[in-house]
Amino acid sequence: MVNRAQKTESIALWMVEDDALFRDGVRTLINRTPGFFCEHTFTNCEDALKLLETEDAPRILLMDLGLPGMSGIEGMRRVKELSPATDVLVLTIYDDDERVFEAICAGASGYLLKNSSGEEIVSALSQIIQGGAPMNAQVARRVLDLFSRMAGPKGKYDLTPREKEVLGLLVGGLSKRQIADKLIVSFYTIDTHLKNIYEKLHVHTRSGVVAKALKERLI
Amino acid sequence: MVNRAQKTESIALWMVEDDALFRDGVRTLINRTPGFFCEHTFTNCEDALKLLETEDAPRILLMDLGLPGMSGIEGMRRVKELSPATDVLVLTIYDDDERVFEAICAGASGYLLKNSSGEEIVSALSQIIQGGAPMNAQVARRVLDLFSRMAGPKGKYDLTPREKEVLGLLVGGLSKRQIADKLIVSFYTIDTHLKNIYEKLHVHTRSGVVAKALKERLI
DNA sequence: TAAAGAATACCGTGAACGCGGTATTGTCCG
DNA sequence: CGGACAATACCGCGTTCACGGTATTCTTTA
Repeated sequence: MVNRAQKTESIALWMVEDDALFRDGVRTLINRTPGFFCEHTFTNCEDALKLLETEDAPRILLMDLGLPGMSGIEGMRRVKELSPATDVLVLTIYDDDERVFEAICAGASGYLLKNSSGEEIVSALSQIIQGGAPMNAQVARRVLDLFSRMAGPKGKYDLTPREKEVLGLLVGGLSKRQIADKLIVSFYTIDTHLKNIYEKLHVHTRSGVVAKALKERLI
Repeated sequence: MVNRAQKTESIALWMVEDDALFRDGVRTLINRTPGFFCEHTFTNCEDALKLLETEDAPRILLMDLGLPGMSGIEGMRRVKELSPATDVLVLTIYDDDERVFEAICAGASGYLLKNSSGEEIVSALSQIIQGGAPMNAQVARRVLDLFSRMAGPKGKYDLTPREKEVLGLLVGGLSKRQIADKLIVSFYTIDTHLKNIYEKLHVHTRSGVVAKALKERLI
């Protein structure tokens, strides 16, 4: 059990983890660490969410991903909805692109693998409190790769400044007429610009332009 | 100087860094570390790129960002073009969104701040060799935030499965006729679906739909 | 100075779109 | 059982688009 002094001065953690062995190991580790205490543990997200309705949210939530019932990702999403200030530290065996991506999008503040040492886990908690995002280096590499792939190849099509301007308005949803009015030029001028843009981007429709511009961040 | 044994067995690093004090400090640190040696140092990207034309690329490149002449980001881009296998470790004082974002998109394999300890730098080199991406925890948090912001708010418009299907084809650039043919339904059916999609997304044009779908990742 | 590129402007035609209607069928849920 | 919703289908009208031309003016660059 946890004494009163710890409760008032220490940082509260909750943990969702279905593996009893791992759960108890981490709880013991945390409760031996000054400044932190493990307030509740759960074997599934549903129970944690239920308690969140009546109790104050913890500062940090340790979250497994492979869980019975609601997935850790979905659980994280709901927790962050109810308590955006809670930092969720993912602690899992999975490090595939899909899971890492989803976890980050769901608002994870860190991502450790279960092969992490006790030291690493404790250090991760401090880093989270300091506004950092502790990540397994392999996971971090995945994140960077995903990121740069997502940011894409930023195609180079040698659009002129004016063409980029027109492109921007096009993506904004304006018609040729509206673009012409906004730039105070003739309708026909915009028509010509569009023809040139289409040719440069190798597309034949407005939607094609918009898709390409957004996918390749041309604007 | 570096002896032959080190040269053949150790991992070669190059460094671009205009601050002489910091440069020499890190070089000494690396050359004292078994398994690594600092083969060349440069005060600007141009010199490094020139040498890259005639010499083998290093396994790791330590790159400053605030440099005279070509920026570290641009330099990194060019290095990665010439030698994609080279891992670039950014070592800088800047940790703003813009710079972090650009560095990742340019293909950085790690991002440390200059207040890192010697230990951290050396450990980062090992992590890079092991396929990890060493990152300052603050920077990592920035990356996660950027990432999840970029992934966006994933708007909820209650599109039906069929509507999502049509939306996908629409974004792919197909006309109503083509979508109808592909889904083996009447042109009019697609016309109706489109009307409903327009209403749900509050847009009035194909381009508007494409823009919204891509920006909010509806597909 | 000549060539190249950027920005501007005009026209006509056939195709595609946006949107106002209306209507039938099937399924799921209260 | 009956309403809600999804998916299907049809029609017409006015607007907008895509694209084929051609052409002038002004920089920039070779």
